Amino acid sequence: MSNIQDLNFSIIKAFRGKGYKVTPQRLAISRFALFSRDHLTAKMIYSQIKKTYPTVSLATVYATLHILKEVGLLQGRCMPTSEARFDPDMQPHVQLVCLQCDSIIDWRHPLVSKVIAEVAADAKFSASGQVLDIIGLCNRCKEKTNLEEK
Amino acid sequence: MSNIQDLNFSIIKAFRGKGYKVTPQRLAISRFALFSRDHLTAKMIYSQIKKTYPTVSLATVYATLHILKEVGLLQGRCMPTSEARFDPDMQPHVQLVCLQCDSIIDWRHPLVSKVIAEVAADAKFSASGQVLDIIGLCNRCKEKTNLEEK
DNA sequence: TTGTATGCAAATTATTTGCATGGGA
DNA sequence: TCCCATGCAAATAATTTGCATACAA
Repeated sequence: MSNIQDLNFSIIKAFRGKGYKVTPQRLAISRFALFSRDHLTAKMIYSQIKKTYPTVSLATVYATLHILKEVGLLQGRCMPTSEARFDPDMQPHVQLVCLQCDSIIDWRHPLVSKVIAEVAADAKFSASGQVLDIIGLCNRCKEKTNLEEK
Repeated sequence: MSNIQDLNFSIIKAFRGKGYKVTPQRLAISRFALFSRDHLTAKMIYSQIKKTYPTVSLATVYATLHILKEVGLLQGRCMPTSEARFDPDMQPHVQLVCLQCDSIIDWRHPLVSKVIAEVAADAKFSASGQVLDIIGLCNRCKEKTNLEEK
């Protein structure tokens, strides 16, 4: 998604296409969630949106995130600990979830799509999304732990 | 894990190996969680164990599940909706998560381990677990939906 | 105008924690 | 014996819901 104009347009189209009304709150939440390269939590989005819409409620943020998932603009993923994170990257990809610093690093591997397609076909499963998380310690935290042990 | 004797032995060995005491409650919870082929929730385990230990508490179930994860006998995974599920299958495998009936079907694919190993190596990530979920509609729910629409 | 979205607060649900007591090693 | 595990209840934290009002279509 290259610029804000295109982004607005896609959001409006997706919402209206499923019969959802477009409100300033919904647009702001969607824009922020989709434009970000990070894996945000509902609260992070909420605190950001509150700067421009001080009366916005967390319930509206959650509701909007649900719509974004339904119209296929966003993926939600639950974390081993702590709250759900939202990811605008809809392509199948690997996420490296660090247990120590809670960071998520996206990674691409050409075989991910292949594995998912084959398994879904074999199991006659109609896939609407996928999660490939590798859980452990990121490089930075690993090095930090090593240093502290010395 | 072929029989109850072996299972008991493995559990005791794993607990003591990390300095955890073995109590009847812990053994019962572990046996039930590990022997099951299903992906149970903490509550499911709790209701089962209460039949033999009516005073057992949910907190103990959670604590034991944490230990089982730590000693590497169990994987925990969070669900898109509802509570966490626990899986005694520690081999990398695909899970087909049905959004309608909440069932989880395990599936094996030879490339899963390869993808995970390669990505972890490339990203210098030290992996301790993985989740490969395909989210959507299982075959049964898909057919049911089709019938209802006619 | 008409129904849907909003904001607020309260409700719900999963999980964790504090603490006194009991029991494994 | 001594510390760790237990059960209970209360706390926490994330997310959802009910409802009156506001606003997009």
